[in-house]
Amino acid sequence: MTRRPTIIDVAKQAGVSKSTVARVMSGGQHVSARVVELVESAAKEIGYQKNNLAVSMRSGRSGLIGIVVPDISNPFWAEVARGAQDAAASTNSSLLIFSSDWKSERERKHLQALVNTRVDGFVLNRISDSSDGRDLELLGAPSLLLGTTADLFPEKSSVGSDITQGVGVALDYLTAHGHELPKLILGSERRLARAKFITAVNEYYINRDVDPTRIPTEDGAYTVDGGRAAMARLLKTHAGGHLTIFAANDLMALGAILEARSQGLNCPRDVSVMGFDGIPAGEFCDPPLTTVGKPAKEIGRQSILSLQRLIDGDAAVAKLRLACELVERGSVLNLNPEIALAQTG
Amino acid sequence: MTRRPTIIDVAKQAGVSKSTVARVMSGGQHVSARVVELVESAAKEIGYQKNNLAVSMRSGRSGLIGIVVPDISNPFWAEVARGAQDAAASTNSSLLIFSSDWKSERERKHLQALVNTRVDGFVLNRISDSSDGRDLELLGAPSLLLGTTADLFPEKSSVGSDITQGVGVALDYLTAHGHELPKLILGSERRLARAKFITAVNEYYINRDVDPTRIPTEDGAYTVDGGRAAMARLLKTHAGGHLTIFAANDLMALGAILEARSQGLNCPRDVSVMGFDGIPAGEFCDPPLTTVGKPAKEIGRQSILSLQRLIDGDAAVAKLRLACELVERGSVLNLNPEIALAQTG
DNA sequence: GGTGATTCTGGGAACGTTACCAATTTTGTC
DNA sequence: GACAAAATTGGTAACGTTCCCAGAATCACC
Repeated sequence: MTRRPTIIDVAKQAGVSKSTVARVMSGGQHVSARVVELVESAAKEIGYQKNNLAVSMRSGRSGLIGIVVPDISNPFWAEVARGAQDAAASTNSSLLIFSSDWKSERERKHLQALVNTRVDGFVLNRISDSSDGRDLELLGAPSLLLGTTADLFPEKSSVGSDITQGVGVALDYLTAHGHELPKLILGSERRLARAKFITAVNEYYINRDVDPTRIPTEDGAYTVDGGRAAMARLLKTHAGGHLTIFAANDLMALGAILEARSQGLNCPRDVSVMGFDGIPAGEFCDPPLTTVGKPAKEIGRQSILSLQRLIDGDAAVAKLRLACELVERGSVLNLNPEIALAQTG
Repeated sequence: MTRRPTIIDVAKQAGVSKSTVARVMSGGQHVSARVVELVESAAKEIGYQKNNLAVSMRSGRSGLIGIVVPDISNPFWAEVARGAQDAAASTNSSLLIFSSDWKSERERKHLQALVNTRVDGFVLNRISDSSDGRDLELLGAPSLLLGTTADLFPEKSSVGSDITQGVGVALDYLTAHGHELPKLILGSERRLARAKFITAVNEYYINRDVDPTRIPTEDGAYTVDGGRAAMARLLKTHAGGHLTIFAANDLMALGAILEARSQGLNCPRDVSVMGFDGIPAGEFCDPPLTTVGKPAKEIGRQSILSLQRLIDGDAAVAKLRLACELVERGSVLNLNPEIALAQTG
């Protein structure tokens, strides 16, 4: 196996200096048309491929961007990654994707790897809520936060969905369809997202002069099984009548539906379930899940675009909160028959 | 903003030569314990971070591995990517993930980017079936193919699921539950996967002295809507009686279920649907989809491990075909009551 | 304490590119 | 055709690391 050709080889082949080849390869300012042609055909002939490692080394820019998400096989984060990737491609940079697996130890390790590869910047969904964010600055690369945890670090730019607005959309919908206070299925207590969610719900009702302290809540893991278990506990204490559930994520909502079904209850006839996320699986369950869709792809896209601005020296701190939208499917019953008639008429 | 510290800065700080610092940073052979301590504390003090760019440049190894999949937001490929990532992390390399979007133009562009970044090797699900595979060799980096298209390139190593075995598992199950020849919903004609799938089905029946030419098939896009449309066409010509569908992927299978439901048919009572892939969404639909699970994560893992061997100079061509397994849920009716009794008894 | 072996340390070259400066050629103008 | 200006070209020094070689220091052993 022979060594890969460099600009020096191209220069030799074309009978010019390596400076000239370099000029041709990077745009071709101040080179005669004859030489451009000469160099390009020489390069093609010996199969020259630009070495970005050397370019990065010299220029200090690697053209690499890092993104650390909790789990790339989680559909929400996969969608974020997809959006990030498209944005990165449009600015000619490549994306290094890492999964922290919700473990701050892994997060630390990945961040270290990113710094060592000299990424131009990185986007991060922070797991370790504890630290103060200054540790990120120490890494020496521009960074941007993803998601709710960003609120802990007021001095850092971030991109995420607007939880308050999203919760509002869901509760507006529930209210309009005749549902009083729903019961909540929340996620693990340790995550900040849980607090954000419940605060948004409380504020919503307080602003409407409803006392939210009566809302029963159940905590669970952010998984289908967590939702099942939480739902089972809620059903045990349920007095009867139509039960309305608002779950803090779609997987738990799906779990709630599955649990209800396995206890012989029909959704939406006996139980209404509102989700929160907008994962694709919600479309195929029975009934299809009515939920609040987060703009996952757009979050990914915007995070990279903002990061690029940061890299290019725009130091302004921006906290971008993208709007969620209601995805109306079939898991919430309309308890207002007259409105239903008005709507269908 | 000040320049990032280098080994030279560390050397100055510690009062030793840069060679010595380099030795300490890379393992510390042939250095006295006193100096190791000296250098390490100096490095910590000025916040030195190893620059992998320079290391790659010098050593010719970037520690970067590329993977090009059709779409990272597709759950199957997200899972493959996840496995690949875990394997990469375990060998201390970082993964560059790209989505080709089923477009060979994008594939070409991404491959170019990978070569330019000097990845140590890459893993690819080839979109352009047309070319002969020698173009990959020209890129100068070890590569490995993912999935069915790999069969077109006998001289290249590959990792994929065993379609023939997977189809066999599905048809064994259908046969055992009293289903005769199922109707097939296949994917887009242009993809090799379609041919592989139908060939496997044909072989299966020929080996069992059944004439497979009677099997009705419908082509569709590899999507839920594609499955819906194909199902609609199949239902139009369906004579009556229990209808058995075998779809070439889960999304189409879900589409088939949805279409059947919207036409007032009950699955599995009137219609049985067998999928092929094992995506998570299949678990939450109604009825949950019985399907053949591909070992997605393992495909990702093994592809990276094989690639590492290739990079390390093991030139042997290996075609790894990982076994699929049946995921029994609720979308296939048991048409053999006596067997059902025997099973439950 | 002298000899050879062993361990430790420093200096320089290299990896492939770009930026800068100087040298050369071409072009334009009177 | 002479001169200045502009365009084109070549040479050299970085970027931050590792590898190789040579010299210095330490050690073991007689």
